[in-house]
Amino acid sequence: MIVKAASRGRKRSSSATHAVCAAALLLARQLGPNRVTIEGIAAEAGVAKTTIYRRWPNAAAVVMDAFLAEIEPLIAYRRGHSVAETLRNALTDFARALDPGRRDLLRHMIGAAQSDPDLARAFWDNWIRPRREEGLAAIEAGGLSRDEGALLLDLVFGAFYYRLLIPYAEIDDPWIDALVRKVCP
Amino acid sequence: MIVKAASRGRKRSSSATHAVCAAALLLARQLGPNRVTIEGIAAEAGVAKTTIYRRWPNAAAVVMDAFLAEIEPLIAYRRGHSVAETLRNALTDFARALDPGRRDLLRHMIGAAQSDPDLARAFWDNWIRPRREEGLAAIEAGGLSRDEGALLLDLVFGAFYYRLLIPYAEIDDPWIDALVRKVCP
Amino acid sequence: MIVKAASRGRKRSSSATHAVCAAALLLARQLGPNRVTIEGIAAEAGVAKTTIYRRWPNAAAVVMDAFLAEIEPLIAYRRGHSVAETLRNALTDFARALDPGRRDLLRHMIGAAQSDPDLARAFWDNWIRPRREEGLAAIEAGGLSRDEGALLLDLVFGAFYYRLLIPYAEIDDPWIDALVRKVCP
Amino acid sequence: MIVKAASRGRKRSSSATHAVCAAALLLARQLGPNRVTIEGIAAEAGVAKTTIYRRWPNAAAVVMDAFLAEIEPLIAYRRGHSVAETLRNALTDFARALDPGRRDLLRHMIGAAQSDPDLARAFWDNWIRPRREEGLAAIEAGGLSRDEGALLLDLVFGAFYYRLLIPYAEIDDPWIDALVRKVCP
DNA sequence: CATTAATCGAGACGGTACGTCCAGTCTTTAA
DNA sequence: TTAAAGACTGGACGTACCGTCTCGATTAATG
Repeated sequence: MIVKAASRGRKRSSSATHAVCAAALLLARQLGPNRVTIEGIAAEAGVAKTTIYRRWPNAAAVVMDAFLAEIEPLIAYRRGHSVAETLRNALTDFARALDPGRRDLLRHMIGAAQSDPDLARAFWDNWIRPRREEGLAAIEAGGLSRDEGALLLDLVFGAFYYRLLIPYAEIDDPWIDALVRKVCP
Repeated sequence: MIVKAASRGRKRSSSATHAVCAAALLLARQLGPNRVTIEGIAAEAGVAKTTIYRRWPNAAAVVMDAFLAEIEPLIAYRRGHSVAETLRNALTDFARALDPGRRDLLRHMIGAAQSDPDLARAFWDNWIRPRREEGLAAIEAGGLSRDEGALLLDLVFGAFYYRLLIPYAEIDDPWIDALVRKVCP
Repeated sequence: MIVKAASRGRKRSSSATHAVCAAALLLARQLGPNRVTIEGIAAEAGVAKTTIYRRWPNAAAVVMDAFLAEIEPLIAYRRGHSVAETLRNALTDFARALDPGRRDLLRHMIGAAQSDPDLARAFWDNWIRPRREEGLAAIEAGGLSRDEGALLLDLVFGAFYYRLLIPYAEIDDPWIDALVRKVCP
Repeated sequence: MIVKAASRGRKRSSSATHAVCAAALLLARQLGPNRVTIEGIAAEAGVAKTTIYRRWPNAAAVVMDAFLAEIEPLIAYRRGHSVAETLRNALTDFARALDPGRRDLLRHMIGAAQSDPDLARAFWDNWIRPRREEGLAAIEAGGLSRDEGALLLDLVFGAFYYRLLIPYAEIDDPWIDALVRKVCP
């Protein structure tokens, strides 16, 4: 998370924090993620701008936090009988979790991270890395080496994000299946 | 390209167009691509804002045009004796063309395209698609089907862009080699 | 005046200027002069903030300009048969021109000038000095020396402003009469 | 003074009070009196904002208190052999007590009082009135009526403050001398 | 001697306004 | 018509302070 911390003095209002995150998500869906502004969030959440700036550095960080909090619980690795099955599960579960709104949000988060190192770091630490670690563990449990696993993940998740960001075609089950079969002979 | 056209009356000053592109690239390198503004370009290029708006819809489009004009000639497919060699050539040439400045620029263009459909279209039409077509042709010449080729490109270029955007690790020759060997047995 | 000037490009809208001054005076009367803000003026005048900032450096300068434009025509020296009569005329005319609203405005302008040199200069150049020059000329026409005239003006206008700023008592005709008789024997 | 009082419970820390006044004066000199803020004083004095608000209503009041406490002891009426001499003493002593820093402070206090009735009252009660009473007493002791004395004080102190606030010229001994001679024939 | 009321520091809170940047449009003069 | 110059409306920025409000910790007189 990006939220800053504090200790002495008056406690931070957690209701304000929640209101801000909720407002950020709402606006991201309503207006598109790149039209979310601090002033808009503040108005929607019934909170002062300063209260937001005290916790997050900019609007994209708020949206990132809200997005991560929302999506994190939705995805968990379902290990299969084989490495191929585990990969297939991960990809299809991921694809299903991404309704169009979340898909836009995710595309935008990655986009914003390209010009904001803090955001990039947050994204990597809170989204990519933990899922990658889980994936590597699952693959190692299937009997492959860690390097081999990294290569597999690069290939299939690379292709997945590629289609996510440069949308020349759909992400569907047959395509996922072909991907997995190609790299797990 | 994104540049709009015109015909009657005074001819458009092509020196102005070039000055604008040069200024856009300069500012993109100096300030980072996302801090390039129309006003900044206008001032740097010694040109009026209206002159820019007459040609491009927004600052990102200028940078995109300038970037594509700069990078396009740098990359051409070198076909090899086999599909694997062709892929390897394409990836290593690409990696070499991306000095850190251009790499940032490219990352940022992709990022910006995530929240600007026009930009996304321009990027797809002028950068991704032609290169993809070239790649497919090369693979078909190597005896594989078009669908098979599409899958190969998704996998290796997916992985490539994945590492480009989410930079947990370097893009180097051994890694490229491992990628290609994995998908071209 | 404090308004800045320009020449090439689009002409400055004089209707905007007038609307801003009118709004400034209105708000100064409604809320008290020190609660006039740029944002308030902009809203009241139906004008963008930038349009105001392009012409004036801050809210006090707008109010100053508006105040001077309003009050300047109201006061003109009426020369009398004697120096004493001229002074008395000047003071009573001044007192009558200051309805409570304008009196507050004047007090506030002087107050604000104490912590803003530009404002002080504008006040001196556009209000105090021209009136002082007129007064000196009238007194010289009455046969006194310039130095003598300066001393007279210091004394009677000093007393006048003193009572204006530190309001322990009223400014009325008998008091003015006593002042003048004291210094013009 | 403006300081509020209290009785039961923990005693107010007088060291805090002093620290606040000292900080207020320091900042008034360093930044100019109108840029003194409660937050600035609190930080400079190492004191919580609430501690200041418990005693004073706003920043100007703190500065006023600090200023009065500093300047009050510096000026005491020196009665002369004549009314003229007494006036001359008062004016020259006053002029001498006003080094440039204090002069700015005094100008600013008067300025601030123009848009803050409480401040105006405090200024009048603690600075102007006591000194005026002393002056009237001295003049009465010289054999003049109270009304006559009031007129004299209006004239000479009026002129004095006039030059203080609208600084077109210096306040020096010859000018003071001329003033006094003009009104005390 | 415990209670209790006031004070202290720290700092979060809802607000207002600031002055700036930039967007995209419009107007003016010159070429 | 296009170009440059620059004014226009407007949205949002991030900051500075305001005055108020919790907090938990002291500090003293009172019961």
